[in-house]
Amino acid sequence: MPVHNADIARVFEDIADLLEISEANPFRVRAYRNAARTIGDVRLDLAAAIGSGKEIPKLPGIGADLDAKIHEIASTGTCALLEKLKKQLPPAITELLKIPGLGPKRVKALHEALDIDTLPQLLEAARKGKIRDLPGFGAKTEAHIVEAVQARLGQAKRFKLAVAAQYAQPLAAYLRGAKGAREVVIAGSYRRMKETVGDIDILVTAAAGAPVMERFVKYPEVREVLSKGDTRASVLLTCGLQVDLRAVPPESFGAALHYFTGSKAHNIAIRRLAQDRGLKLNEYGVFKGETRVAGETEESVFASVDLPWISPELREDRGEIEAARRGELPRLVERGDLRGDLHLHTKASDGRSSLREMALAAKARGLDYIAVTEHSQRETQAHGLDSARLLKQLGEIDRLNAELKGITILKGTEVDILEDGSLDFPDSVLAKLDVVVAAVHARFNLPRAQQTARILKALDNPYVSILAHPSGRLIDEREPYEVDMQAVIRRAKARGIALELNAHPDRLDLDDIAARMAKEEGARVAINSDAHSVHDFENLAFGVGQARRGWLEARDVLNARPLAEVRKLLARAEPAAPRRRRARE
DNA sequence: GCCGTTTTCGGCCCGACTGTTTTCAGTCG
Repeated sequence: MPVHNADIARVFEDIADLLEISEANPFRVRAYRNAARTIGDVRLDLAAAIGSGKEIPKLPGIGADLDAKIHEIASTGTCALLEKLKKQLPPAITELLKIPGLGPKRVKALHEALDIDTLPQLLEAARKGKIRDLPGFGAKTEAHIVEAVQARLGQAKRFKLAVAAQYAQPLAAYLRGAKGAREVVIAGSYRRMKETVGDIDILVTAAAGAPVMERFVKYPEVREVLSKGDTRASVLLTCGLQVDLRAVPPESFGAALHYFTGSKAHNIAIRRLAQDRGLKLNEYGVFKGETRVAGETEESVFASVDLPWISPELREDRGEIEAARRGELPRLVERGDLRGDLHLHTKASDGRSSLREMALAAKARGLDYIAVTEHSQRETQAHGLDSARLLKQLGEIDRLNAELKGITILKGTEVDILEDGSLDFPDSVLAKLDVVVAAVHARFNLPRAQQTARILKALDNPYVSILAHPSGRLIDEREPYEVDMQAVIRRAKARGIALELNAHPDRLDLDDIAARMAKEEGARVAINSDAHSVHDFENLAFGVGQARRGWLEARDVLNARPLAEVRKLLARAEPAAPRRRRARE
């Protein structure tokens, strides 16, 4: 079984959880958590690198001990420390930490006093009233535990960004009507354009917070008020989404916005910089002693630690602070940079709008060109086109191009990559097209080596121009298939093929990490809507958000280029590289 | 467990709210 970075990260998370319950040095616990996060973010496949005898680069927060443990996990899948901890504490106990209100101290107390190690045991004890009498617990805590465990066993999950937006925006508009409210901003992971959000953080500036909190908890969609003070309140909406509201005075706006935008890791890193300069940074401002020296704007907060303003999408402590210090922040791609859209469908396959409607909608949204890329014949459930229907569509495109002004329709297909890596249309058909988007739509469960070989073979087809949704994942629904993404990206780069960043909120594939890998490998990315109706062009904004999280600039994005240039790049398909005999030279 | 132009030892981000307390620990973000 290959060990992925996520597996190593999970071992470290488990160690951190178990150490925490054992009341180990909290800074040691933090070291494991930081390492887990770093490894989860790193783009190099650590186990693969170690397996091939390569040195792994120095990673921040990982010293000699953790480096040795990474090697141990890479070769064995686990590590002796974790196994030792599991003998001292039942591993399932870490589940209890996920119950809101339960931290390491209480979990330890429950384990020692009542022998509770699992969520069902916890629920049973709480229902029987056994918990209220423990020191530090009470009847209210017990009731909360019952609810929280039931919620967790039932659903409790993160919300896709696009879904969260549908609830958050009307709520923010409602709060703008609160007495004394000035700025109302949705901050948190929403502002960082994370693909899913666990909750919504809203920041309000007001001279007095109380009236805003009053209005907040009266919002018609509030199912439950979780907490409420004068400056802070949390509610659960009927849809299950938690919303945290904070109110600060107007002069604290920038500091609070920075604070509540996060990420936590970014904030900690920035605060440390402030500390180095003898400053204290909190949500109310930047302070030298008792004196506020900055905080009205985010720019002033960054300036106080000698940095330029950093875009929210970059604030993950993944190197943005170092890049800012060196003056090497990327000029992130913006929605307005997109000149075209190279993947969309019409009624001819499984779309809901006509080609004419799609073309006019794209034009109305500021695009100069689109590629119509219907499904190929294999996709029968999507009414995929066979060669005859595809060729017939080409005539319709010619007629529309002659008629419509200000928008150009390129001829394309979203052709299936079959199990053996061949394509669902013969080259003779593909040769007639401007854009060939190749996609895996079936056999997601092939072994990693086979899946990788399948996709690499498809990339060697001289007509392929874009690899669609390269990981195949559907957020919260389907895991990505097993594939060597770095090998795929490198082959795409070598062949002049763009990797799609599919902007559909359910996909956002490439994800941020893979998008950044593509950039670093020098491969081009196409931010495509995969629109199935005229409304789906709006999804491009989510794709751009993910691209920005991946540090992409306009120059990295194929469809940020003018049509003439894109045509040149698409035509310049190079012959497949001769297959190398050996892995190493 | 990590880290270092003040340090190889002694630090490690900071504040609000809740519940169980009777002044604060625990948890959360």
